[in-house]
Amino acid sequence: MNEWRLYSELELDAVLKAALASFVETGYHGATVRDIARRAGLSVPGIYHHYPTKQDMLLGILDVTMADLLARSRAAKEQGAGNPVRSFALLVECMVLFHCHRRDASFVGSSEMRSLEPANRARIAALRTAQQRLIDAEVDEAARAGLFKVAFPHDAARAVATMCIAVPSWYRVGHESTPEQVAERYVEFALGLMHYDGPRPA
Amino acid sequence: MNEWRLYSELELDAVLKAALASFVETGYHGATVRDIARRAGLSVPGIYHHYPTKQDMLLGILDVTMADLLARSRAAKEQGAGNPVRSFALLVECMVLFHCHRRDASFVGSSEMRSLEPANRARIAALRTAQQRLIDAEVDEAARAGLFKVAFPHDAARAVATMCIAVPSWYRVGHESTPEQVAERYVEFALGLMHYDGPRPA
DNA sequence: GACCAAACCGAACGCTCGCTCGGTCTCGAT
DNA sequence: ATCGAGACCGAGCGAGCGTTCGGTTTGGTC
Repeated sequence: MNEWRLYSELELDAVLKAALASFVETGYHGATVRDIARRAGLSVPGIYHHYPTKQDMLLGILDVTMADLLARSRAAKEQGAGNPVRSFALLVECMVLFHCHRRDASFVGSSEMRSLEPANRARIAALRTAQQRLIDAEVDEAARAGLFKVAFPHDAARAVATMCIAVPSWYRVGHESTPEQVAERYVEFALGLMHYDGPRPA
Repeated sequence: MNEWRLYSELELDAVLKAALASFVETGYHGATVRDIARRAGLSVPGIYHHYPTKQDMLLGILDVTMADLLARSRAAKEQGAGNPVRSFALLVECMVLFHCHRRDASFVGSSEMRSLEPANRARIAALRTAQQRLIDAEVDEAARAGLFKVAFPHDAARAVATMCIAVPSWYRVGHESTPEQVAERYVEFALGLMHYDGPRPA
């Protein structure tokens, strides 16, 4: 199953699409409801008919985004079929593809966590932790099996994750490389970082 | 010379120190001049006696921070004495130490670039580019010499830089590991990522 | 003791913010 | 033909924003 590799446009309604564009450009605090309304082709009250507060727009974007990432990551991991090196490689590929194809949403997800009210932040942070644990589990297993020879596998897993999360900070649509090329290179980087010197998993 | 490894508190005046704390907590747009004044123990006009606008406070912080990082990086690179692998390792160590010890300033530097007005952003971006070129030069040389076997050295160099820049997003003072421990691990990660399998440079 | 620049402040200006009030319009169900 | 719910808007509220005005205080110089 390759469904986790396939990307069509993110399913956001017109309001959240406008809010996302505004958040990317000026950040949550810098974005104004008037600007969001203008981008959505609505009046300000028109926006409030769909979402009760600006905070709920950010929350809505992050909810959809994190659910999408987590679902794809679980599918990618499954495909590794118990081979931890292969599962790890697929997870890295999945994360990079996601952060390229869902660039704007991913960017907001990493830069605007602090703009969430505490209760909302806790909910989204839990999803992010679950995502990190998917990676940690495969790294731990590969390290225990002696396949990943890096001295601090847990720190290395975090380093790999942050490297993937940072992709939206430099990748733009129309970049010289395709998301698939970037993903393949990052898998190579990640396996090297883990000091894995076996064959490249299929 | 080890001066680039030694850290005392960042030389910011009381106003910039307060502004930095406020920017870290709520971001540039979320920070208010009244909050900065309160943290600095001044009135609002007292703040404006020292800096003409809020924008100039952000600019002042980033100027000092980037100058500090660049100076330390050049010193670290020098110490490699023409050995590109060693220079690269020292540069990674330098970046990680900096991003741990100057956590708040580094964090603002990477998250608030977009809050700078275009002219200011261009100036700071030039410093950041110079920093990246220091790393690129060593990676290129090590790759040409066949020491770094990674297929895309330029992309790998960027991946290493982003991994270091992301350190402030998870490192807190009082973390279980010291900055020196984190730096050493990251050097190991970075050399692995480059597919370097020679001896660890001194 | 007179003077001055630097350091600072209380009050408030003009503006924009997130958000709301009191409606109108559209359209499918009855 | 009527109704009602959902979708939407012009106007504007109170609050808080960055910034400024017109001062006073402080500390060093002659």
